[in-house]
Amino acid sequence: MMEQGIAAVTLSKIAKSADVSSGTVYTYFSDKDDILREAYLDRKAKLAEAINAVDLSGNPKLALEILMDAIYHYGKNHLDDMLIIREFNQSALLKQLNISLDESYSEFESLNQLTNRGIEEGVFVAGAYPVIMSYAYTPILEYLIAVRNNVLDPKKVPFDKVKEISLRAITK
Amino acid sequence: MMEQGIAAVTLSKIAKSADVSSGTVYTYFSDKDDILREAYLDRKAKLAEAINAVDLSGNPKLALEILMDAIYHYGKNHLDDMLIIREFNQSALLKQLNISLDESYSEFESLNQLTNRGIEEGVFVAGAYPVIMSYAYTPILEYLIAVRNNVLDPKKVPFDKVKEISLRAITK
Amino acid sequence: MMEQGIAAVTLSKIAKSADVSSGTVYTYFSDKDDILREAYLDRKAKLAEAINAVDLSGNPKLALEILMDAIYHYGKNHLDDMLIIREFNQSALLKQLNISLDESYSEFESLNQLTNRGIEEGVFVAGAYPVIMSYAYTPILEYLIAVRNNVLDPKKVPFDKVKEISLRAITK
Amino acid sequence: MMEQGIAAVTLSKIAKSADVSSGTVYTYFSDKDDILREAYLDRKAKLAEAINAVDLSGNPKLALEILMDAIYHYGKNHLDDMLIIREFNQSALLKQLNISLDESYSEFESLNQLTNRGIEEGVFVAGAYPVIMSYAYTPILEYLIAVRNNVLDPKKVPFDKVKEISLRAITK
DNA sequence: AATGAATGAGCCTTCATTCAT
DNA sequence: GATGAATGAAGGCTCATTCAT
Repeated sequence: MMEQGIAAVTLSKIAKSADVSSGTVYTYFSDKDDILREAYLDRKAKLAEAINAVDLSGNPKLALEILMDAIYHYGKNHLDDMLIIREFNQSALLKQLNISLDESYSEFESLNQLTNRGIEEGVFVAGAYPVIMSYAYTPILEYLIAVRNNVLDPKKVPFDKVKEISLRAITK
Repeated sequence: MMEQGIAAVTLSKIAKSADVSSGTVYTYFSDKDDILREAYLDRKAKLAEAINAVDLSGNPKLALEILMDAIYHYGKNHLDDMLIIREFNQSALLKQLNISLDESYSEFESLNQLTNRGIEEGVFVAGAYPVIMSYAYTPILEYLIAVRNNVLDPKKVPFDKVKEISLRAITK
Repeated sequence: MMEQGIAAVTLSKIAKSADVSSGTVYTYFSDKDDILREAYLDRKAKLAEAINAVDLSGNPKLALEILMDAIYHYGKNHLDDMLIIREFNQSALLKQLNISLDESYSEFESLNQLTNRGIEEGVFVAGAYPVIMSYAYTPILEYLIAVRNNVLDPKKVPFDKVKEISLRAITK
Repeated sequence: MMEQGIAAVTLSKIAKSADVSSGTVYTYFSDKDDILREAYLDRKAKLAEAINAVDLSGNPKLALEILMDAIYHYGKNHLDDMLIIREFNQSALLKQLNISLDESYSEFESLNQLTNRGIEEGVFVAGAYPVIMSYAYTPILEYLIAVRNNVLDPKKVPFDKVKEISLRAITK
């Protein structure tokens, strides 16, 4: 998936990389779509798990910082997963795989709740609620990609800088 | 492309939707890849044109606002184009179509320049330069999508709100 | 035809190399097969003309020598034509082009007649009549090819050597 | 191949005549070119085997006779193979199939060696060496074709006649 | 008479899926 | 359960041929 994109994924490649015959795959999955769906949901579940492990009960501002840290640390080890999740979310695959959009963004449930609470408590900027996530999640991804591609030196620009910008955006 | 994703694009579908035989397509394009490339570059050129038409010479903060407005207004009429551009940029297609990454992000050239100038003049936050775009462009896209999907009422949350948040993020 | 074989000949290539549109070709030829047929018959007619220009009325042995000379000299200037004629003769194209085998070997009519006369006069070896041509024609072709490919130095092995061998074969 | 020429060979025809689906062919061959290559090399290997089985160590003149006999007997049972080999050798296919010319004429290796030896021992006519094969191999093919087409009665003109002529040509 | 865009049959090839072993 | 040969629909592409201009 990472090297050539999701579209290049082939059942026989999957079987080969799993050291299994192509027929065997059908013992565990009903479909090629089923495999993709599971692959996607599995990655998303792991990301969600990492995100949801964080305790977000305290001060919203602080909680957001902790959450962004969690996402950042997860991405340092699983950037590919995050990129694949994004590719799925933005392609027409979810529709084809019969995955509802609700389900598709479920990993950000806690982020949503935190956002809601922050708005209620008057700490976060009100209004553009569904857009807020794009200030808190996407920049992390872009930061990680930039670092990986060597267009950003993490020593000169630590991740804290990103958090700072995002917080300034979201906080009242 | 919009309905079923770029991967589902088929030459015979193209031909049929153009009310033309499959062979005719090859009078105008050398390849299926050629069609995709042209479709992508054409959309990007139009987006770039809309973006570059804006005069960004004045105060960086004001210029950024004007630029975001331009992008927003373009997106209101051509959201599909922008989504397709995003899908291309994030899939493995660019590599396959022999489109350099430089070329691929060229539509944001003026945004980059503005960002640079803003940083130099001490108006924009320094440091996370490659990430800044994700604060100025992605939120617009997310706002437009949210409005289209009826999860955001533009009367209650006008686009100015998004600009305000982005500006707060980027401005010192 | 020479560079990539008869199979690679395409109507549009023909049209292009004739500086004419593909449609125009159909004003002069009814078919692609018609073009091939004409191309073949034309080359064969020219070869036949060169062969038949020779006076074969005298002593059969001497006449054969003169004939081989004529073929050799023709081949020095038109080896490609001879190779194409051979490719046609040995492929299934003649059948497809509705060219009878009789017609196909007509260029060797005078050679046949000479052979017959030589046998009657008791100068040529009797018997394997249809095979005799392969002793008088094929070696010339092979000689010309070998010289062209630089595997035979014509200064060391003049064409007379080939004639000598062929004559020894055919003459009693 | 025999009925309509190599150019008319189609993957679906191959599959149909093998009572197999088109996809199955690709389990055993990587390519259509691969099929043609294998078909050609296989036929050539068998012809070479038949030729190389002959003991050519004795008197060159006698050895040549034995060799021609071997080729003749092989051709009686496999004339089609020999014709296909010839069609390959003279078409542009070898280049396309990435078969070197060296490899392509390897079946005549023993004939070449015999020729060399015969020349060294002063038994065969020197000089036109690359052409000699056309006196020893081509006539056999032409004889077999003539017999098959009923333009030559093998009872009236036995193969020995051909050998006799060829030997007279090649022998000093 | 010339043009060349348009046509569509037919080619090679890939790949998800099935099923006898 | 596992295997992998077999299947065949579907895709991209070529090219001889037609026909409005």
